[in-house]
Amino acid sequence: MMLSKTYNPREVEDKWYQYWLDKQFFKSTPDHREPYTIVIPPPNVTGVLHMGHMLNNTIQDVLIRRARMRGYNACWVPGTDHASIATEAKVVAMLKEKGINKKDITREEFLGYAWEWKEKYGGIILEQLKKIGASCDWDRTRFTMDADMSEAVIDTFVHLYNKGLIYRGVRMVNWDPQGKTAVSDEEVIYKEVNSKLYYVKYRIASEEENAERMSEDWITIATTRPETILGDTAVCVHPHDERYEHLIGKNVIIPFVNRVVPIIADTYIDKEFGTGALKVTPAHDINDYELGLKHNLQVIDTIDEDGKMSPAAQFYIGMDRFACRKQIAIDLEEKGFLVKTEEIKNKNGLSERTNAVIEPKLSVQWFVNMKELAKPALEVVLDGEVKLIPEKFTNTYRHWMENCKDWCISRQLWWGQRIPAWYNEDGQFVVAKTEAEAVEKFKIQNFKSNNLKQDEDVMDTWFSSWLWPISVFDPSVCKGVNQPSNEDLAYYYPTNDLVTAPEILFFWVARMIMAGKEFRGQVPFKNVYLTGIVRDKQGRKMSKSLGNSPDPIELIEKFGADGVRMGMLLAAPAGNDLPFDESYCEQGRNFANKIWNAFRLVKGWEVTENTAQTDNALAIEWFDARLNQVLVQLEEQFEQYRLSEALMSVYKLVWDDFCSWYLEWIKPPFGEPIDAKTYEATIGYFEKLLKILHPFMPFITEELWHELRERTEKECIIVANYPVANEVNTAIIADTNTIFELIAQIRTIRNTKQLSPKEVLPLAVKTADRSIYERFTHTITKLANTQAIVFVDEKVENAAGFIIDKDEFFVDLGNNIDVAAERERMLLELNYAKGFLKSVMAKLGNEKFVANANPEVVAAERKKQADAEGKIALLEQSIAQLS
RNA sequence: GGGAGCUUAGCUCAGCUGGUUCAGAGCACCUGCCUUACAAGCAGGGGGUCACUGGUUCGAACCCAGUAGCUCCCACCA
Repeated sequence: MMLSKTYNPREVEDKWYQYWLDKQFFKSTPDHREPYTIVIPPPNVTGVLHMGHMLNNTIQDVLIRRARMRGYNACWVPGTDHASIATEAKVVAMLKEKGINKKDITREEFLGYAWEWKEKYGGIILEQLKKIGASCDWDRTRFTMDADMSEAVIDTFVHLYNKGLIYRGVRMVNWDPQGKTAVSDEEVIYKEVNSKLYYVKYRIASEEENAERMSEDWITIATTRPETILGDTAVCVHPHDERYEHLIGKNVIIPFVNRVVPIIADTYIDKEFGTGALKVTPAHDINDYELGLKHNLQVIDTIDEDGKMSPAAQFYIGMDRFACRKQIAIDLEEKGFLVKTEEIKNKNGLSERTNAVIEPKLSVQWFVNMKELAKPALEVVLDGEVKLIPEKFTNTYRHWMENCKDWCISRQLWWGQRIPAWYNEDGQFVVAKTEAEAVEKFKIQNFKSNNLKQDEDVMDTWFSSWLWPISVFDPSVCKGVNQPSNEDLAYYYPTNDLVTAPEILFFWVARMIMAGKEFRGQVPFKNVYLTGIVRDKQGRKMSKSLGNSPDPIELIEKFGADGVRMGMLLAAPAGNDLPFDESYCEQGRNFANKIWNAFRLVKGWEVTENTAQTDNALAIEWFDARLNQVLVQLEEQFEQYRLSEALMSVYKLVWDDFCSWYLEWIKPPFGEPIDAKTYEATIGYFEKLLKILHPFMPFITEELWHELRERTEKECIIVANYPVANEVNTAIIADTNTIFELIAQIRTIRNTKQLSPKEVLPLAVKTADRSIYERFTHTITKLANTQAIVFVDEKVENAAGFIIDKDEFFVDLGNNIDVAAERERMLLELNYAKGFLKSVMAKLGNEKFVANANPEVVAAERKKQADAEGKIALLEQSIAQLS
């Protein structure tokens, strides 16, 4: 049969993925086995696959495939997130292209368009996941706005509200006066701009303050927003500012409006900035708002939702805030209040959508009280019930959980679960799952219940995705604690591992833990593997706007899914950022090719029962030991989630140990058959290697698995048993290492003397114990291409030589030896050995070392001394004889 | 401003309890090879003041303190 010289991924990937699907290998239903469960971090429903997904889902697939092979009932639940902000923005943009403005259509119409959009684009990312080999149970695919998933969110809201953990409150939001909507913090872009800093003086009110008897004292504040002066309700200074200490507690008079407001003190103030005195406008600045809360200040909202001055401002009513800024500066100057202006640089928050300057604005929002929910969620991480990997994130997690503010869950959007609160005409409200229930509740409270209106806002997307690990199995249990659950939830929950990006540790991970404890009384997962962020070569985050993100699907076409998977994993230790470069995928592709060619070699052999095994038996014994050694190592590496290290271990085992050593060792001369025993063993090893490779490179391994032997329909590697480590034969490994070193030394001589690999070299050995060389004699002559070994009692004159342990080796090259160079080399080696001995003696000569160090360490040093002395003696002899 | 972390070879990173796995791996690089599985390959090789300065110790890449540079998260500059 003719096999291509290179591995061709395209021919095998789709074929096997479809095969796995057809045979339902990804499917999981509860049974007697122990479950191993992962829920996918649901990607944005309208999203397309990017490198972050690629990394994330490759890791999940490695874990799930390994678990499946190890006999667990592996269940990976896929799905998508409705992502209210992002999706709504996309739908709005799509409508705009059609010439439709969101403001001109009803909520129902808009949602119609949104669902249409979702149906059209919602499946893309999941289809892409199949291309990378993700072995999800697709029958379990979930969407956070599936009817029952949404119902769970509503139930959750009602439950928490009834428990007193959800409340309505005033909060400062980022108001976009152009879009006339609140935007999230993530949608505000801070941009440095040149601004003017206005120094304005306020008159200090006299003691028995009245307008007639004006004091002549002033305090000067500095502001970039003089138009908000009309809403000032205090002036604030630092409590230890000598310039102002005497003024604390007095009052000042706000220009124009002549409002009398207090001078308060707070350490929030930066004494160095401006004059060290701050005007406080609680309605239009987030910090001022906090100050207002702390010091009980009046809140005067002077700017309306269009960004124009409101009636409460008293002056400039209806004027745009920026026009007002210019005008008030002129007027302040005219009236003598303006001291000076300065040019400064500061940051402006701009709306990502409209580019309008964000106006901090107070509004009524819904909140979740985090105190009670955070406490158990912190405890389970601190006591290790939930493990964060890498561990360093525990500190960050703790800091956040101890200081977390209440969670604002209302969003001024339409795409999402609508807040189940109903209002009557008087502004009274109840929270209820349905309108009918709301009517009942109004009646109980004796409120008017006609003409009820539901709250216009929807809930934060995280308020649905925090239920994900529960609701994908049983959405009906989110009404409260200890609800009876279905079989799935009982079996799969808590899940095992969660794989996600550290950026959403707080947004999502922490909240899932809270929800898990609140609604199930149990954590949602045992381990959280936090991946790094995929960056480009220059260390920049990959982003659409930069255009620096390669398309994973294109990469797969170029390097094969296995190659890209391997490329992602190679350089991605947990929690470390991954500066991505295509060359990693190239390395992955090359590796796939290497495996392919090893297969071609083995497959091409003719097998015979009539040939003796010679020292192939040694090769088998050795490789078996190495394999066991690596299996033990893999166990540890997976235990610690060191996936890139695990992959590297397998990589080296396959490339170096199996291909470079083992196969070369047993490879029959061209045209000759291989003995059946060795062949069988080799196929067995190949199978084991494919198995441990399979979680990383699912496609090529499945392909070769079937090429290696005849299999029945369901005998696939995806469900084969993962190899178990046996006891490691360390003796054979040690002996073989000596032989390998010997071979390498001969190859080095060959290389430095520029001799062809085809030239057969003589080899003489001076040793006290011939047994090992006799045992490996075939191995040596074959792999180093030497004549039969000659044992000598005397040094071979004028031969190239080297020393391993106490044994001396000679390669007689006839005239082809440069005595001077040889001497030079030996002198160098001698020098090194002497230096080494010196450092060892320094240690041993140190009484404190001998007295304090562990006995084993001292013994080890003594052995070093003996070895070094032996080597020095040998070298000196050799040098003396080289003349 | 608050918090967390990083700095080891050209690049990406290991180095776990201070001492033979102590200075490592992969890639890149250099030299020689189209050797009958693979040039996407084979064989060999070079390369590091472990950021800097002190301290603890018989002994420090590792522990402690300080300095410099970098990254991330949160809060944001009136």
